[in-house]
Amino acid sequence: MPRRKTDDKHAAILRAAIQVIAERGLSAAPTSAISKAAGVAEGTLFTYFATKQDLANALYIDIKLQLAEKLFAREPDAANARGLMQHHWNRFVQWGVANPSHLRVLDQLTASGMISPKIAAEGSAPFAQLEQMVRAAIRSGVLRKVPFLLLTSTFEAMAQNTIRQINAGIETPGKLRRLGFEILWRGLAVRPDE
Amino acid sequence: MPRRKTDDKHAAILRAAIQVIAERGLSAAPTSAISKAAGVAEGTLFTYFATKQDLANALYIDIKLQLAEKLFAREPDAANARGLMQHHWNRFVQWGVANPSHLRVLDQLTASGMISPKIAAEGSAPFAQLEQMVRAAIRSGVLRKVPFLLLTSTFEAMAQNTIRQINAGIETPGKLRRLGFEILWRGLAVRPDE
Amino acid sequence: MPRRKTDDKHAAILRAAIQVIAERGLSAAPTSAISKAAGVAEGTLFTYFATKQDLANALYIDIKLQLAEKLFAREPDAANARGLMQHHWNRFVQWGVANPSHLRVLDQLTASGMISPKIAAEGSAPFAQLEQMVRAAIRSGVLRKVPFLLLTSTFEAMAQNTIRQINAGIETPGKLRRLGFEILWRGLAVRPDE
Amino acid sequence: MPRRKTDDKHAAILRAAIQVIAERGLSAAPTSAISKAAGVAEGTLFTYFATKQDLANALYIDIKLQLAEKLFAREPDAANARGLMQHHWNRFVQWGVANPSHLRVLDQLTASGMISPKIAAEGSAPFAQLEQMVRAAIRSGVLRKVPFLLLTSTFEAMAQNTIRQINAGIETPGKLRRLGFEILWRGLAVRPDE
DNA sequence: CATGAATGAGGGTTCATTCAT
DNA sequence: AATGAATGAACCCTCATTCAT
Repeated sequence: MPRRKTDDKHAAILRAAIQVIAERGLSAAPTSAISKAAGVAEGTLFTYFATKQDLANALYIDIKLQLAEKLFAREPDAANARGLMQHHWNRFVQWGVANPSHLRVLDQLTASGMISPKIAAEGSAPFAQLEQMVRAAIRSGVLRKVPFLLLTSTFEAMAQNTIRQINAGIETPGKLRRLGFEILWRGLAVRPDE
Repeated sequence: MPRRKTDDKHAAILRAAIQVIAERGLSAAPTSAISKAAGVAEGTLFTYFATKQDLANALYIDIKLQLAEKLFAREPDAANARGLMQHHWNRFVQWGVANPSHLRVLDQLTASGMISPKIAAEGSAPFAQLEQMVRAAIRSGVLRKVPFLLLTSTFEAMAQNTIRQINAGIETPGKLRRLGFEILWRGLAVRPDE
Repeated sequence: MPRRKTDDKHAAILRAAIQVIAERGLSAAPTSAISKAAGVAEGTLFTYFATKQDLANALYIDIKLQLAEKLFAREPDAANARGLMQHHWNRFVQWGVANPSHLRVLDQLTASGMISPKIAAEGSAPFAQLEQMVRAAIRSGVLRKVPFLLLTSTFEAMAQNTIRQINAGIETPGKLRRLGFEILWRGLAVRPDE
Repeated sequence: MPRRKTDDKHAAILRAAIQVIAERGLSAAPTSAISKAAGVAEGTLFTYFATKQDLANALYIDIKLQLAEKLFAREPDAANARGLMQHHWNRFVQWGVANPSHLRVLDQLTASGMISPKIAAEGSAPFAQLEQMVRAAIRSGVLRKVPFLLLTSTFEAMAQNTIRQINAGIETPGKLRRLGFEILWRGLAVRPDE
C-alpha cells in the first residue's frame, strides 16, 4: 500500500496527540488542542479518525508498534536465553526512559477504559516473537514453569516500574536497569546464577 | 442545633464514587451520577467535597487507608522475614481480588494526574510499618541490598500485576498468588531457598 | 414600638449587606456571604428577610432613611431659600463622600430592577419636608417654575454626580461641592446672583 | 473555505443581549436566553464572545458607539457654542428616549462593575470631538471655568435624568428637553441670557 | 479534502431557600 | 428563634462532532 501525501497529517495528529495527552492528561486533551498542535484544522482530525475513541485506539496501537520496532530493531548479540531477555529488557527500559510521554500516554489509555480488549490484543501482536522466545525458554527448562501470561505480564510490569523509578531519579539509570533485570531474572530463571 | 454533617453521607459519597468511577472511568463519572448513586442531592456532594478534585484526593486517601487496614488487620503468625512479607503479600492480593473496583479507581486516580505529590505522600504514610519491616530485612541481610524505593515499588507492581492476572482468570487465584510471591521472593531475597 | 433584642441581627444583616454588595456587586453577593459577614447563620437571614428581594427592598429603604436622617439632623442656620438648599446639598454630598458604599449600593439596587415603584415611593417619603421647601421656593418665585419632579430629580442627579467626581479625586472635595452647587443654583434660581 | 464568522451574528447577539438585559436585568439574563433571542445556538455565542464579561464589554462599547453616531450624524446648524451644545443635548435626549433599552443596559453595565476602566475609557473615545468643543467653549469664555470632567459629567448626568423624567411621562418630551437644557445652560454658561 | 464556524448536550459548581434539629 | 446541612434548579462554559463553504 503506497503512502499518500496525507499520511503526513495522520502521523502529525498522532504525534500531537501524544504530546498533548502527556502534558494535560487524556480527559483534559480536547480534540481541538490536538488538531491545533498538529497544525491542522479542527474538522480535519475527524477525516483521519472518525471519533476520539478511534484516535485513542490508533494511538494505542501506534505507540505499541513504536515500542516493538525499537525492541526488535537490532539483532541481539547473545544467543543464550538470559542474554536474549536482557537485550530486550534493556531496549524496553531505554525506550521508556527516552520516551516518557509515550509511556505516560499508554498508561492513560490503558486506565481510561477506552481501549477495547480487541484493540489491546492487536497491540500485543507485534510482540509475538518475544512470546516465542519466552515459550522456548520455558520448554527448554531455563525459565521456571509459570503460566505464560503471568510471566510476560511480570516482565512488562517490572520494566514499567523500573522506568518509573529511573524517571523519578532515585538512582543512576544504568544501575536501576541492571538491578531491575537481576530481580526479574532471579525471580523467573530456574538456575539464576548460571 | 441544625442537621450535622454525617460520616454517613461522607462515606456514602465515597462509596458511590468508587462504584461509578470503576464502572465508567473517572472523567466519565459526572458528580451528578455520583451523588445520585449516593442517594444524595447534587449539591450535597459539594458540602462534603468542595471540588471534584477534592473528592478525588479524598477517595485516593480513603482507598489507601482501606488497603492499609486490611494489610495490618491481623498480626502475622510468622516471625521470619519471608513469612512476614508473604503475609502482607497475601493480604494485598486478597484485598485487590476482593475489591477490583478499588484497585481500578486507584489506577484511574494515579493516571489522571489529579493526585498531587502531597496527597500521594499522605497516601503512603499508613504503610510506614511495612517500610520499617523492609528496611530491617535489608539491614539484616535477608533481602538484597537494593534501593529501597525500587524494592517497595517492585512489591507493589508485582502485587498489582498478580491481582490483574487473577481477575483475568488465567489460573486459580491461590496458585497465582503463590507463584507471584515466589517470583518476588526469589528476585529479592539473598538466599531464596532457605 | 420597643426594640427587641433581635433588632440587633436585623441591623447587622443590613450593615453586612451594604458592605458585601458594595465590595462585590449585588449579583455577586450571595446571601451566604451576607449572613456570614453579619455573624449570623445562613438560615437566620431568612427569618428576618423572607427573600433576597425583601432584603434588597429593606436595604433600599434603610439607606434612604439614613440619608434623610443626616440631611435633617441639624437645623440649618440660613433662613433664605439659597441657604436652605445649600445646607441640604452640603449634607447630601458630605454623606455620599463619607459613605461611598451606601451610594454604590443604592446605585446597584436602583439599576437592578429589584426595587418596585411602590418601594421607590416609600423611599422618597422621608424627604417630604425637602419637597415642601422646594415647593415653597417655587411658589415664592425664588426657584424657576419647573415641573417639580424635574427639579428634585435634577438636585439628586447633580448631587450624586458631584459625589462621584469627588470620589474620583479630580479636585478638592470642598471646591467640587461648592462648584456643583453653584451650577445647580444658577440653573434653577430665578435670580441666581442675589 | 469554511463558514466564516459573520457580522450578522455578532450584531444579532448584541441586539439580543440589549433586549434581554433590558427586560430582565444583567444578572438575570442567562447567556442561553440571549443566544436564543439571537436565533443562535447556545455555544455559538461563545465563538463570538469568549465570556459573558467579554459580551458585556463589547455591548458597552457598542452602545456608546451607537450613541456617538447619533450624536454626530448631522452637522449642527448653529455656529455659536450654545447652539452647538443644544444640538448635541437634543440628540442625546432624543436617542435616550427612542432607545430606552440601550440606556437601561448602559446603567446596568456601569453599575455591575463588570466594565473595566480600560473599557470605560475606550467607550469615551468616540466623544472626543464633543470634548474639544467643550474645551474650546471654556477657553473662549463662553462656558464657566469649571473642571472639565465635572462639566462633561454634569452634561451626561442631566441628560440622563431628563430622559428618565421623559420616560416617566411627567410632562411633554419636548418641554422637558427644552427645560433640561435651559437648566444646564444657565448653570454652565458665563452669560446665560445672551 | 480542508477548513473552522455552528451546534447543543453535558458538566462542575453556585446559591436562594427549606427544614430537621 | 437559631443553626447550617440539604436541596435542585440554573448558570456559564466546554467540547466532540457536523456541515456549509
